[in-house]
Amino acid sequence: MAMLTSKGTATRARIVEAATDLVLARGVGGTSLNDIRAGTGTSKSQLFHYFPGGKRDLVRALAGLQTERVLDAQRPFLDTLDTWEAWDGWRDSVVAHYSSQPSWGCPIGAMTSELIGSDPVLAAEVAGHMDRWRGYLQAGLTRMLAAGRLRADADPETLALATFASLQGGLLLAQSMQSAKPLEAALDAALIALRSAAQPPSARRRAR
Amino acid sequence: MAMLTSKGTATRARIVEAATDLVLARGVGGTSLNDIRAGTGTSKSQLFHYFPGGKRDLVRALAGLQTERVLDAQRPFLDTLDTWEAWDGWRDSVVAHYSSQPSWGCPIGAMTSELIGSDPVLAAEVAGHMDRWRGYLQAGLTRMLAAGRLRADADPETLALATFASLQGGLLLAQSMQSAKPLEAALDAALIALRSAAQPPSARRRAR
DNA sequence: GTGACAATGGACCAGTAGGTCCATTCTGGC
DNA sequence: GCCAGAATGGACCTACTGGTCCATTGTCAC
Repeated sequence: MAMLTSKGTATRARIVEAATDLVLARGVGGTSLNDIRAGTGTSKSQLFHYFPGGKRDLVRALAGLQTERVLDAQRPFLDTLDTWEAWDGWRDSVVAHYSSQPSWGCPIGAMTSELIGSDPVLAAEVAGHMDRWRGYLQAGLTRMLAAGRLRADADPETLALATFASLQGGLLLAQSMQSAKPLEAALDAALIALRSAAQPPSARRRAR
Repeated sequence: MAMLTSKGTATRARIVEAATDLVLARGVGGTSLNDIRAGTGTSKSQLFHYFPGGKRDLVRALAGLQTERVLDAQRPFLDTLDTWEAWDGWRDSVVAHYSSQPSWGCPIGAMTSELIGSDPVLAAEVAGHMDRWRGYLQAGLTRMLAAGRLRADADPETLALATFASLQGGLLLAQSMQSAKPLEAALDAALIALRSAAQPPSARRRAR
């Protein structure tokens, strides 16, 4: 990789940020390099100067940026999902973050789904970010299990998977319905399901 | 619309079916008319002969077909979600349907999300199919409320929204992880949350 | 059989996509 | 101030997109 001057890093950052917003709003396929060029006031050569791999590189970079943004918005709860209070706070921070976004939509989830058909390799990379996100939930649940706050037979992986699915589905519906309600309903239901795996076996779990 | 001979209707059906499979696997943007032409052994002119509106018309048609397929796979449970047994059967039929599909992925949900950036009008039409699907869940819950199987303060709309979100999110994750587990976990959790709105708030939960 | 019209094949077109290239202008260490 | 190399502008290229058009072949009611 060639050296970058301070001006260079600034330009690169500007490109990634503008590209992130564009792609989040219109999808990968719906955003052309020309759109990005126009949206950043740069030239075509700069795009390839900073992202030699072209669009793929750009998408890779913006997926990373977006993931950090989303993850940061969930802190500090995301790192301390050891209590039910933390889960409630987490729920609220997720809703607040997405509600503050200009346009609805699930960046990571939708992007993965879109890429999976045209570029499975890149899709897998983006999916990795989702795995990381889900990992935080699972880590919290694992700690709760160890602390005896979950029933001994509860499976953190399955619980995290279900919770994360609710989140992604809620975002998907929020996008198509242009409302926060689906996300809120989905997360609330997910937390109810989660709590049903809490220590005192009040709610019974459906076994298959 | 011009008249169609029996041969014509057969060709048209063949196009829609092949296009459905292609688009489901690779997305709308990832599937060109040429792919469809090749996949059906037809010529370009036939595509526009049977779908004068071009790709939009085709997508419209295949979204409808796919919706019918998915809905049919959930019957008879989908129409009779009046009991918890029916909900369990519904869950199983959904899992069975998607497990039998060649490739994972949420046709309707992902398609809506993809289209929303490039063709909001078409996206809204496709989203209508999702609303219809969700409507069946809500209708069942409404009947359960009326029959006293849900707590009086339960809101069928919110419950249906959350359940549907779990379903869509489960499908999304199933697609990116190439596994049925996320879907199963999501649906199981959704049913737990649903049952928590069952009639006796503090009394013993009814056995399955 | 024949004629009107559906069904089909495939050349063709304009627009746009991602991507390359080279000439020019800036930056910063010396 | 100099100059290697970074930063930038933008013309240009090729591939492929959705879409048009017309000539040919097949179908079927009469």
